[in-house]
Amino acid sequence: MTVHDDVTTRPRNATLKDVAKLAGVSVATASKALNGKDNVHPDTRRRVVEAAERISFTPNQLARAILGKQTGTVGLLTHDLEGRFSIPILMGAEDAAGAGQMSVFLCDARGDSIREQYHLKALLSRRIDGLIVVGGQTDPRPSIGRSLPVPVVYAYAPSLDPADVSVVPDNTHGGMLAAQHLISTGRRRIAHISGDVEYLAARERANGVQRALADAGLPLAGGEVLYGSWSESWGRSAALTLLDRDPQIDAIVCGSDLIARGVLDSLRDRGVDVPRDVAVIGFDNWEVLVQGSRPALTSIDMNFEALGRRAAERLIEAIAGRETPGVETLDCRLVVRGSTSYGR
Amino acid sequence: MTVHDDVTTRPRNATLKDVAKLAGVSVATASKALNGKDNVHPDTRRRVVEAAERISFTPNQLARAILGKQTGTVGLLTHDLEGRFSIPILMGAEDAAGAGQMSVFLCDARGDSIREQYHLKALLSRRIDGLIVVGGQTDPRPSIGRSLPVPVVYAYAPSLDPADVSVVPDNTHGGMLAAQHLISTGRRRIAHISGDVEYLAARERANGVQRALADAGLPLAGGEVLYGSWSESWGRSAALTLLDRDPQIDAIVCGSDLIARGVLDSLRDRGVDVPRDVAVIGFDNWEVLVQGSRPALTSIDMNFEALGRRAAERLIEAIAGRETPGVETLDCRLVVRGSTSYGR
DNA sequence: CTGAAAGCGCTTACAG
DNA sequence: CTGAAAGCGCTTACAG
Repeated sequence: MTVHDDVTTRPRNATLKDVAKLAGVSVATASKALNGKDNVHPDTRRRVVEAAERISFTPNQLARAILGKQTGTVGLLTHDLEGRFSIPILMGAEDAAGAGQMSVFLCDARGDSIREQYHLKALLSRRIDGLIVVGGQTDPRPSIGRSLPVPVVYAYAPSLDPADVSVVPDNTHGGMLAAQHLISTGRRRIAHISGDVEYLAARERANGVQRALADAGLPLAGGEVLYGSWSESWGRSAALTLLDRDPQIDAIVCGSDLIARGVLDSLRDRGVDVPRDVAVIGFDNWEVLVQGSRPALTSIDMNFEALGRRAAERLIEAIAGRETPGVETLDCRLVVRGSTSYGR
Repeated sequence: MTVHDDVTTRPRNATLKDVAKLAGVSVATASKALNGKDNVHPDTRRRVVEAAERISFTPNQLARAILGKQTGTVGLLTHDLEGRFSIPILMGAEDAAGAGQMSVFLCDARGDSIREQYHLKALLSRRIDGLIVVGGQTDPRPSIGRSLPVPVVYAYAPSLDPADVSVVPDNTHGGMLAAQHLISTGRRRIAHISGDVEYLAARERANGVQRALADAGLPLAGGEVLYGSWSESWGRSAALTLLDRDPQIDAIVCGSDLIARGVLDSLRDRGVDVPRDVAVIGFDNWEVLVQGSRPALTSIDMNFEALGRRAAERLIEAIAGRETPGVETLDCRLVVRGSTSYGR
C-alpha cells in the first residue's frame, strides 16, 4: 500500500500525517514514537512503527533540518580533476560519520576560484553542517574565509590561515620512510629523482629523503636531487642522467609512481636489474601504475582514506563546537613490492 | 554587518525576516522582491536587495524545498572505487544543470547492494529530485526498483529492467572505431587482445573489432580474440603468444590501456618497432597510462563527461515529467597518438 | 501517556 | 503595490 499521486504513477512521499492517520494517533505522538522518545505507550509505538513501514515512510530530513537541527549533510569541495584523492577521501568521510549518517555533496571546482565561490554559495543555501576543502596539490592555499556560518576543514592542501583546521599527509615523513627502507635493506648509494620543484610536495619529499640519508651518514648519490616534471618521460631521462653521472648507484627514490615507471623503463633498457642492481621506490601507491610494472613497484602511500576519515572526524568535532585550529599531519605508509625486495 | 550568535563567534545565517526588517517591509514583500516577482515597486526591490546583500542573506533552500518545490539536489550513487568514471560523470552532470544550479550527493556503494540501500534511504530522506546510478562495469545491473518517488537514470551500466532509463557508452562502436582507424592507415593483419571475457565490455569491443574487419574483408589476425585479464602482465604475455603465432601481424587492438601498455612492453623487448612494424591501440584513454608510454598510446575514449552530461539531461527531463525508457547509447571517440601514427 | 498549539524559514493565494 | 494569513512537514514545550 503506497500513496499515489494523481497525475503520475510515481508514488508520493508519505508524510508523518499519513502515518499518524493510519495508526490512529496525533502527529505529535507519531513523531515521538518514531524518534524513540520516552512517554509513549509500547503498544502505541508498535502501531506507529508498523504504519510507517506499511506505507514506507521516509522522514523528510528537510523539515527536521529547518527546525534548527542539523541537516546531516556536508560539502566536499574538491579541485581534483581525476578523482584520485576525492573518492578515497569521500569514502573515508562516509566511514567516519557512520554508514548512511551523513550525506556528502561533492563539488568539483576544477582549480577555479570563481567556480569555488559558486559552489560554496549553493552549498550554504542547502545548509550543510560543515565543509571539507580538498586541494589539487599539497601547497597551502588561500583560506575560503573566516566568517562562514559553518566550520571548514582543509584536506590534502592546508589553508594559509593558521586559524583554520587542516589535515595533510606528511610528505617529509614519506620521503624518510622511503629512504630508510632502502638503507635498512642494505642500499648505500641512494639517489632521488622528483617532479616539479615548484610543488611543496616535491621539496618536502626530498627533505625527508635527505634527512634520512644524513641520519645514516650517507651522501645523496648523484650529488643533488634531480627535479623535473611529474611524468614518465622525465623519469626515463633523469634515470639515464643519473646512470651516467654515477654508475654505482644502488637505489633511486622517485617523487611519484609515474616517475618511477619511467625510471624502471630506462634501467631495463640499460640492462640494469631491479632490484638486484638498483632498487626503485615510487610515491603515491597508485594501484594502476604500481601493480603491473616489472617488477611491481614499492611505493609510499599517503593514505587518502585515512586522511578523509580524519578530516571528517575533525569536521564532526568542529560541528559539535570543539575546534582546534592548525595543521594536522598524517603519516605515510610504506608498501613493499618487488622493486626493492628480492623475496617477492 | 553580520548577524552573530550568542554562544559562538560563528555568524548565524541571516533569514528573510532579518532582510525584511532591515528593508522596512514585510517578509512577503521581501520574498517577492528577491524572487523577481511582478508587482513590487522598483525602489522597494532595490532596498530589499541591498539589505539582503548587506547581511549576506543566503536563502534557505530547505524551507523552499519543503513547500513542495524541488530541492535542486540529485544523488549520484556509484560503484566506482577509484573515481575513474564518477568524477568526470559528476562534472558532466554539474555542467548539464548549469553552474551551481544543482548540487550532487555523491555516494560510493563500493559494489555492495546493502550499502546501496542505505545510501538510497539517506538520499530519499534528503528529498533528492532524482538519482543517477553509476555501475562499476558496463554489464547490466538489477534495477534499483520501479516505485521510487523520484526518477532514476542508470549511467555506464544499464538497468536490466527495460522500463528504466539508461545511458551507456557504445563499446561495439568503440571497437569498430579502433579497427577502422587501423585499416584506414593501411594495416591488414590486425589482432585483438582483450580482458576478462566475463565482462560484457570485452565481448562488445571484440564484436566491434570483428565487424569492422569483416566489413573490410579482413580476417582477425591470430585466429581468435585473446581474452585474459585487464592487466599489463596479461598484455605482455598475450603479445608474446601472438608474435609466436603470427609474426606477420601489423596491428593490435587492445581491450584496455593497461593491456596496451603490457603489449607495448613486449613488443619493445622483442625489438618490434611501434608504430612502424606494429600499430597498437588502447581503450579508455586514461591520461596517466596513455601519455607517458613509448610511443604515446592511441586510444578509444568513452567520453565519460559527455556520458554524465547526457545522463543528467535525461534525468532533468524525467524530473520535468518527460521520461522515455530504454537504453541510450553514446559514441566513443578515437584519440590518435604515436602508437598508430608516424607523423607524431 | 496523548494531543493541540506554536514555530522553523520560506512562498503563495488573497485582501486591501 | 503591500502585507496578513495559511501552510509545507516536522519537533517540542506545554496542558491535560
